[in-house]
Amino acid sequence: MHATLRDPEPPLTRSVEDYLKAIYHLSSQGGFAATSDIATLLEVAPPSVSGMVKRLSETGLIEHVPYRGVQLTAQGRRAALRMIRRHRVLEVYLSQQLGYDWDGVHTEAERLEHAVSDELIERMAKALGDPQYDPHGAPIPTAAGEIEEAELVPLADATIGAVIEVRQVADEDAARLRYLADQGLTPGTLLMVSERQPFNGPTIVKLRPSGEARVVGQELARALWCRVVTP
Amino acid sequence: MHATLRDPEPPLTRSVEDYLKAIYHLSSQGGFAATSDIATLLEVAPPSVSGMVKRLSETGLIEHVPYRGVQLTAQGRRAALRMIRRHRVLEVYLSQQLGYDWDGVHTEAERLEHAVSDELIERMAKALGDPQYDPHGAPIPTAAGEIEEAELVPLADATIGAVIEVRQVADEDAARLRYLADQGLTPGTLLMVSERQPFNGPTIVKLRPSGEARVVGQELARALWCRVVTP
DNA sequence: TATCGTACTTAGCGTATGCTAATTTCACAC
DNA sequence: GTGTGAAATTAGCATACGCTAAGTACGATA
Repeated sequence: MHATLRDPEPPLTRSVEDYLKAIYHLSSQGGFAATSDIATLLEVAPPSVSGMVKRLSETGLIEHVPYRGVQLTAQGRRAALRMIRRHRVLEVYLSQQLGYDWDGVHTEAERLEHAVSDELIERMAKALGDPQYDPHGAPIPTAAGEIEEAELVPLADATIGAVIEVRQVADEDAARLRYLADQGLTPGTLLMVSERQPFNGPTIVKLRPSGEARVVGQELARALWCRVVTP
Repeated sequence: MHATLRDPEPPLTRSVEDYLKAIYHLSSQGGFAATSDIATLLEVAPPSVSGMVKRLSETGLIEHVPYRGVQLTAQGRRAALRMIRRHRVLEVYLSQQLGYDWDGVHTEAERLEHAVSDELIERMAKALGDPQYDPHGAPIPTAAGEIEEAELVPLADATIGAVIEVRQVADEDAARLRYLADQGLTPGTLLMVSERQPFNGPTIVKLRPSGEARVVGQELARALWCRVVTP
């Protein structure tokens, strides 16, 4: 019997929760999250990250390979997914029940996710009919900690001629989200990739079914993750 | 021009907010809140209170008379009322919109009140039609910081023969709140005070209009604040 | 292979908040 | 007026988490 099974795990602090979420996001693709990337994401100095990394690996929430980076342990991943579920359920709730804009939910959810009880999250989820996706199209982990892993490509990499569905917007900047909403580029939208300018130029897409054209600059096209419908 | 008018007041910490609320409650009747009472209410050791009291009076949120106690300054009172508004709006929201019991809202609101934005509170209040009282009957301060000051007496002190209205339940213990709800002794209920046993014995009341009798022990009768309708 | 710059870590420090143990003050009883 | 006990405060310490400045390691490039 391991100690971890017996110990009544102390509640995580707000900071710890933020670090775990950041590490989850940074290591979801590749293997390791780099100290400096964590520092950038959380807007703290790199030495602060080194300090927290030491504490987190002592508590068994992450695995640290010095000078390489960190990865979540199973326990850390569970905790991170719990935070992500909270965040995304809150986002859906705020936008559907309290009239928040698509672009305004993030900041509010960011602070609430540390304070709500599991019970409240489940009540909100139930009131919403157990939503699968947040307002930006990101999948919501289940209460049991499972998350849909979709095969998505940034619009910037989609092949010309393909029909794709906007699935997820990897951006927290409210102004950009508002712009995308204005352009009609929200999760669920079907597009045909019509052309791409050279030298990292914009991608031109046609909305389905209206056929209206949209020119999407490289930066935004990197943040727009899509599911390929017809290659 | 005072510094306080220029300084972009730093956000208060969670602890500070809790102290201010505690001091507000303890000094609402008499003048000063005693160190030991604050310590008991917040479940911290008395020296911790002394330390915080020093910081709070340095920031101008409270007035400290050594060995006497503390009082809120105008600024501190504003901050406390803001927290109380948050707490009570949250309680109403949780009970009306998310199915929380009369007795279960307190704990959840206690943690959320530190995390929500003013905007969210106002959206919730609006969605509820700007409620005046929380589920325990306590008045909700306005966004501007005004609060209804009612003339209330504990049921234990009400005169025999008087007709009174249960107005507010000063108790955070869920089991007792549940019991009171079972007995039908919730805010708004009209009662006739029918008799009181000697030696701090129970008060016997008759519910209006049904006329059913209820025997209320001294402890509960101290927590049941009432408005006198007919003396 | 040597070096050099970037990234990372360590050292040392500050603040907020809690604690226990020791000391001081006050108010009331005699 | 004096003593005494409860209440309050001060002293000294611990932890979490942030910072800057200084040192170390690794990998790319000459």
